[in-house]
Amino acid sequence: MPDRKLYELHASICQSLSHPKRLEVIDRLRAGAMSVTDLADSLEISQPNLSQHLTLMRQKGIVTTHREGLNIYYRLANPKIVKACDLMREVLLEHLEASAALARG
Amino acid sequence: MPDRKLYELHASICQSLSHPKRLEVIDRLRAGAMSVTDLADSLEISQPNLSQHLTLMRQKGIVTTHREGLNIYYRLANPKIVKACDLMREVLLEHLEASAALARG
DNA sequence: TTATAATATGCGCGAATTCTAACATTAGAA
DNA sequence: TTCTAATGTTAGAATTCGCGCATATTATAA
Repeated sequence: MPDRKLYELHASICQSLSHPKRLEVIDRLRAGAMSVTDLADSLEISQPNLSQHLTLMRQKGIVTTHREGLNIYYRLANPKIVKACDLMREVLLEHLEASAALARG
Repeated sequence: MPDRKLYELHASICQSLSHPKRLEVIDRLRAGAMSVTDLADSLEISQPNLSQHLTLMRQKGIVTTHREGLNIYYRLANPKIVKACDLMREVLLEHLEASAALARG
């Protein structure tokens, strides 16, 4: 696979994490699988909108699903996703702290 | 700071990594600082376009700059950025491998 | 079969992203 | 000061994204 294609795929992974509600989905799924309805209640967004986000995340390999009767449960596809998110959160907090320190003089 | 704002900032960090050329910038800067011209040559994109990407990355705290005469050198602001990128790359590769295994039956 | 709950999909529009091309700025040299 | 190299900025067009809304699908129950 050419590097160019890999960078594009890599970017599309990051893209699937670059929405507040999708990051919140990841946080909710840290503890384990959840149904769409429970996620929609927890995130306070409409079911169709959540479904759109989940479809995207499934296509990118961020989450996987399994059905139990009427419910479909989503879980994180790879524990490294949580680690990556945590690292980016740390980068954010350290940047905020550095900016605040600068502002304080 | 409210959670909602933190998720938005977190998403904007991810957003700044969700472009093939910006990911390539990060790879180029792993070894240390580089000037804009050298980066533009290495990435094969126009200097103004690269400058736009770099401006975005600087605003999000991904890179920092220092000037030496005519040149401005960019470096990674935080080593955790590389770690996060590496993890996401691993998630990608593992997803690709799993998909390929599925296709093989 | 009909009804209902859970989830997914298609469409249209406004907003955001990305690129190109022209122009502006900055710093050093002549 | 004038010139030039390095970098940054702006405007506009094309593309993509995100959401609301209506509708479709899927599985179970009656």
